[in-house]
Amino acid sequence: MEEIVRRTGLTPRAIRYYEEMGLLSPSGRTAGGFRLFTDAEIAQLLRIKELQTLLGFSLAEIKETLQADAARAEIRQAYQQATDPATRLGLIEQATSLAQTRVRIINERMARLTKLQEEVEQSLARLSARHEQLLRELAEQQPNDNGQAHGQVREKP
Amino acid sequence: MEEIVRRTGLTPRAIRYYEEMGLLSPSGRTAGGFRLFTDAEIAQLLRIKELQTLLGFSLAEIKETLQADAARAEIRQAYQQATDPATRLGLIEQATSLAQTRVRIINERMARLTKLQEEVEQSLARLSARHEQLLRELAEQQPNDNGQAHGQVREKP
DNA sequence: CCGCAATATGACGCTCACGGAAAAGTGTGT
DNA sequence: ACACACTTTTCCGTGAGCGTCATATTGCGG
Repeated sequence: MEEIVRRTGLTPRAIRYYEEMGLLSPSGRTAGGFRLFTDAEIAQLLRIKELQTLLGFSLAEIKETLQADAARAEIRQAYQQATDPATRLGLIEQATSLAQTRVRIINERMARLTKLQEEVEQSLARLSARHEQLLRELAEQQPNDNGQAHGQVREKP
Repeated sequence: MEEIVRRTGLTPRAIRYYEEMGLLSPSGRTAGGFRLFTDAEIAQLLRIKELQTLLGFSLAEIKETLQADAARAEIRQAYQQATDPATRLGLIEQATSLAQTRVRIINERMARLTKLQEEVEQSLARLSARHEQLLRELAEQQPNDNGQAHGQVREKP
């Protein structure tokens, strides 16, 4: 468990909570009842964290997403065993629908984030230009005070 | 107020809460005590919402961000009035530092979102390829059943 | 001036996502 | 076999972010 905490950055309490909320299928246990996590389950925990912090999903939304993933896995499974091309086609279309939903959410967020990003970077560019200009002004006005322009500006005492 | 609700998508309660938490400087009031919002304050409310849903900031973090913005505004103000290039330089550097912090956060999030996006879109591409292939297989196997491949696949009753 | 919807101010409640302590059991190096 | 740290379950607690009354004003058309 300690290793899981180290590898996921989650607390044991949070992990148990996720299991309680049905985000994890009840994990394997030792004879005594200690939880054992497979690599796949650790990956799933990381996925949960990612969806939480990166996309800002609630645990309920994450649960849906994970269930969609599971559905996708089942579809893949069914796809492997299906010999009928028509059935396979239906499965593919289901999977496509799921993926499209996800990509739509992501793109929406990306678009808005990009807008924000551009704003801030333009602001930075303007600041940088001003900075350069001021350095030139200083160089003109006080040709003796050169270099070391970075850091705090200190007033005379 | 109703107009504010309409324009921001926030509830009156939320707005009051933001004010209570110090995210808004106490707004102007009518003689009777009804709140009056300027366009700038409405913009700030929208900003709060954006930072919340898009970047997943807590109200505390949003407060910091807004204070940073205010600081930036003050810096601009001070910049206008400062005649000393050295002082101006210091102000510019402060503003730059604030903007850099923001851009770092945004870029980090963008990078991870982009990764997620690529994954899903590759998955979509594979699905699409499979879909095409299956359509070809069906065309070969049953040359009589053509067209209208989209929608649900129906089993024989 | 009246009536009535809109708003203000508490105060309490609620959901989400855990945190933390207690009591009991487990794994493990020596 | 022991010591001792690690886990488990249970249950209560917490903080954020509002929702929801209740009650009191306020604004405003008629």
